[in-house]
Amino acid sequence: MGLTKTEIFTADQNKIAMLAKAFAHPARVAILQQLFQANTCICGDLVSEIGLAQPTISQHLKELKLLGLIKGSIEGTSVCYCIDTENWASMKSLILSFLNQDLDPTQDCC
Amino acid sequence: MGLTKTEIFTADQNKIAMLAKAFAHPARVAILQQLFQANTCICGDLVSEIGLAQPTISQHLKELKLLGLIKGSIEGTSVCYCIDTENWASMKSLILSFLNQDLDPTQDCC
DNA sequence: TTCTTTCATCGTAATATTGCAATGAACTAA
DNA sequence: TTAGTTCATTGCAATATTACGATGAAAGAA
Repeated sequence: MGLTKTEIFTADQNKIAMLAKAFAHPARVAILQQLFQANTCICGDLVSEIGLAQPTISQHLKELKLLGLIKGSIEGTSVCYCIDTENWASMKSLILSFLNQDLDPTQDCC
Repeated sequence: MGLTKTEIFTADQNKIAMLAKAFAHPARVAILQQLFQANTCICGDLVSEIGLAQPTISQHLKELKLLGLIKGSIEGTSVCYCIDTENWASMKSLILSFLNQDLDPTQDCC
């Protein structure tokens, strides 16, 4: 049906899944890498450095903004996007707690 | 169009995105958590502990297996699923290298 | 004012994902 | 053999995602 049954999962499980979607598409990975590395974070620069149309980049930026991972500020006619370092850090710690799970050592299966 | 333009991204960007999809759905997060914690990893147990139909769980297991993050072994009529610790570790290091990026300190924008 | 630049939004088309009933395959038990 | 158990696969319906052309809004330049 294409509709995720969020009701049956824990808040943590849903949050991990939501945040993971941020980098579950190469365009958003590329955008985030650019924002970390670039000397500039103007929307137009992202459009020209990544090979997607401007509305497509705008849409990905919107999703990242909705998740709180980036923020944008208007500079004249252009818009400057940046990593929201606080939210990035809390996202990172949630994902890390998931990735760093250890296997039960008493267990010996498969 | 619903079709991701993988050609225009780097191999790393595509790989990060692909692997992130593994935990970009709460059902797969729940499955992976179960496999880490449970004393058993029988498919049928996952079905009963997570509230989704058996074909749905089977489908998520298939995706995780395709990504190499889990492996399954047949035990009579049932199937035992486990974390593939080697692949999990290499996935983790790739995701970590992405999450641990540092902002250019000389940069002061937004 | 008018024109241009920059970006967001709208609308739309196409593909992807999610979920499950029905069915099938493989093994066990009787 | 027949029946039951367990799980994978098929087929389908519905929602989600991706991508972009066209358009609109806002600011600056002429």
